[in-house]
Amino acid sequence: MGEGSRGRGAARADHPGEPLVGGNLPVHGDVAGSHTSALEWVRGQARPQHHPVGQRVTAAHAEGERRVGDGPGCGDAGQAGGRPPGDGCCGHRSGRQQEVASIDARRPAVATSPSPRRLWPADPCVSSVRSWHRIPRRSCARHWWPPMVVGTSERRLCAQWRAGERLVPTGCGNCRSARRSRWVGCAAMAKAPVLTPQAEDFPRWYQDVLNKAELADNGPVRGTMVIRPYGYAVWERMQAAVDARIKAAGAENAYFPLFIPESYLRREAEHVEGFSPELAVVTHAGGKELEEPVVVRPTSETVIGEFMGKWVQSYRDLPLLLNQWANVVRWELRPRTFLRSTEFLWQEGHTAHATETDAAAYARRILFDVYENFMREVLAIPVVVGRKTPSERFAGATNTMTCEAMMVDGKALQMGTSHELGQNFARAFDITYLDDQGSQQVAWTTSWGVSTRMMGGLIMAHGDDRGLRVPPAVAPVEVVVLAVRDDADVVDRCRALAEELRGAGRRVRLDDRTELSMGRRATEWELKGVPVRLELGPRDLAEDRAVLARRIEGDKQPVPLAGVAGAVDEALTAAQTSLLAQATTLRDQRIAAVSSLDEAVEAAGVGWATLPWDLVGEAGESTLAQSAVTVRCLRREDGSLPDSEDEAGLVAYVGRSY
RNA sequence: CGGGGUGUAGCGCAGCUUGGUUAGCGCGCCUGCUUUGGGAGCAGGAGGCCGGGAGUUCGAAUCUCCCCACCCCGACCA
Repeated sequence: MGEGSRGRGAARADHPGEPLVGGNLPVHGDVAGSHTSALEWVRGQARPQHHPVGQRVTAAHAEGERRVGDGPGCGDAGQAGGRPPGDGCCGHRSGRQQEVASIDARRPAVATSPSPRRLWPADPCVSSVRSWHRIPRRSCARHWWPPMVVGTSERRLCAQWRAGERLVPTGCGNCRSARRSRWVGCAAMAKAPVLTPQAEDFPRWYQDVLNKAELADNGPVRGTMVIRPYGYAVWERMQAAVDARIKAAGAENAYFPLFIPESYLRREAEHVEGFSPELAVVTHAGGKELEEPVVVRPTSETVIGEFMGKWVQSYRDLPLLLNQWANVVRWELRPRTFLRSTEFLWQEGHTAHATETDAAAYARRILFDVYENFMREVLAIPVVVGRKTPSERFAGATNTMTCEAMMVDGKALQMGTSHELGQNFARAFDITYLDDQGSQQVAWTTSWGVSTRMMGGLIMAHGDDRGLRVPPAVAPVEVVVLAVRDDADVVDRCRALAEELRGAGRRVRLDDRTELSMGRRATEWELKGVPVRLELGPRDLAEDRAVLARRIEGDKQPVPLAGVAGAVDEALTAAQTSLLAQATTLRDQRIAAVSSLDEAVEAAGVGWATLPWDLVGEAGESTLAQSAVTVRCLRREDGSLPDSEDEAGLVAYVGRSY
C-alpha cells in the first residue's frame, strides 16, 4: 500500500548510538564545503546542562593527535559555541584532502578499534561525502551523533530550540531515498511526537495513524488491507447507519456472486473499457484452465443487471430497489489503505425504474437522504454535493453525482457517488417491461455506493497531530474510564463507574492496565480518537470527582462523580457538534472563489477553488490536470444540482484530490 | 513500460566505499525491582539463512554476475 506498512517506531530515541555526553558538546556539522549550504547545517550552541559532561570528551582531546574529522558530532567541550561552518571543531583541520589523508594515516587505529563508528553520511545519496564523516571511535565515539532531518514543526515542539539549542539537520534534499528522518537534539526532544506531524508529511501522518490507532495493516498482496478490530468496529457502525438509511429509502438487501463471467462485462461497451485495466481475471480453477475466464467483480452492475432482466416483466415489478454489501476488487496501481485499495468493502445499490424521471429522483434521494445526511450527521463531515463532469463520470453512466469532502490537508475526497445509468445497462441486459398500455419498454437504472474509503475520509477529515478524532456516532468506544493508579479503591470505583455508564447506554471501555503509566494510556486513547476520557485517581476519589477529558475540544474538567453520566452525555453531544463545526469552518476557509484557471491552480495549493464552469470546460480540465488539479463537481449558483453540464452559469469546484 | 531507490531482528535503521574477532543500535517484546496525575527508570534477557542463487577468496552482510521482491516519480477512482 502506498508507503507500505512502514510506520515509525513509537518513539524516536534522540541518540541511537552512544549515550549523550558532554554538557558543551556542540552538535555541529562541518560538512564538506560544497554541501554546507545545501544541507543547512546548524551549528550547535552549548549543550544543555542536563547532560553531564562526559569524561570521554577530555579523553578525546588527549588523543588530539589521532583525531580526525570535523564531522558533525565531533564535539568539543572546550570550544562550545557557534563557529562558522568550515572551522574545525576540536582544533581539527578541515578540508577534504587532509581528511582523507588523515584517515589513511590512522588506519591501524581504526582497525584495532573495537567498533569503529562512523558518522552518517551527510547525504546518503552522495557517496563521495561518505568518507568525510568517518570518525574513529576512539576520538569521537562519545560525540557520535546521527545527523537528522528536522522539520519546522518539530523544532517548534522543542522548547530548547527557542532557548538557543540547535539540532543537526541532514538527509538528502535531492532525492526520495534519503533516510527516514529521525530525532536528535536536546533531551526535550527525546520524545518524538506520537505521530509525524501533519504539516510535515501528511501521507506519513496518515500511515502513522493507521498503524498506531490499530485501524489497519497492509495485506500480503500489494494493495490489499487487513482491517483490524478497532477499524472494523468503526466500519460496522458506519455500515449500520448507512444500511438503516438505505432501508428507509425503500431498498432491500440481497447478495450477488463474487465471480462474474467475463462476457457480462463486455455487454456494455463503456463499462468494459472503463474497468478492464483494473480487472482481476480468474483463468484457472479446479486444476484446469477455464473455458471462459471469470472476473472478480469490480462492481456488480452486470450480474445484477442480468438478474433484474429476469425479474422485471411488468411495470408492476418496478421500481426494483436492491442493495448489497460486498467486497469488490479493482487492481490498483497506486494503492493507499482505505482510500484506494485493491480490494475494498462497500455497499452498492442497484435500482430499476419505469421512467427516467423516477430513476433520476431516486438517485438524488440516495445522494441526499442517505449519503449526504449520513456524512453530515454521523461522520460529522460536511460534503459538497454536485455533478461530475463527463470526464469523471462512472463508466457506463449518463450522470454521476458525488459527495466531495475536504480533508485537513485541503485535498478533496470523493466520499460517495450516485449514478444515473440511463438505459445503457437495461438495454445490455434486457431489463424490459410491459407498461400499463401493454407495450414493451426499456427500464431506467441507477447505481450508487459508499465504501471503506469513507474510513480514510473520516481519518483525514478529523484527525489532528495527536491522532484520530472519532465522532461519537461511530466511535467503537465513546468513553474510556482510566484508572490513574494501581490502587484497589481507585480501580473498584472505575469499574463501578464504567458499569454505571454502560447502564446508561454508553459504549465504555475500562482501562485498568495500571502496569502501564497513566500518560502512556492517555496518549493511546487520544491516538484512537475516543471522544471522552474519564480519569480517576486517588486525589479525585478523595474529592468525589473524576476528570473528564474531551478529545475533540482538547480540554479537561473535573466533574462530580454523582453527575458523571450527564456530563458524559453532554460531552458526547458537544463532540459530535463541534467536530462538524470545525470541519465546516476549516473547509469554508479553504474554498476560494476565483475567476481564472491560474488562480484556481494556486488556490488548489491550500484547498479548493470555485469558478465559472464556462471558464473551464473540457479544455480547461486538461489544463488543470497538468497541475494535478481536477474538477471535483459542478453545481448551480444556488448550490442545487444541475441537470446537465451544459447548463449556463454553473460553478465548478476544483482542487487536488485523493 | 521508462527512470530512480531499497532489501540486515516484529518495526525503523547502522555496518558495505577499503572483505577479517561473536553482525550492531533505537523502538517494541520477555523477566525482576523501583515506579504510576501526560509517552517511566534501572538491570537482565529472547529474538538474524544479512532477499535468493552462483562466482572470486584462506575468509563475503561487505567484491562480481544473474535472479526475485518491494518502494518512489511519470498515462481517465468508490
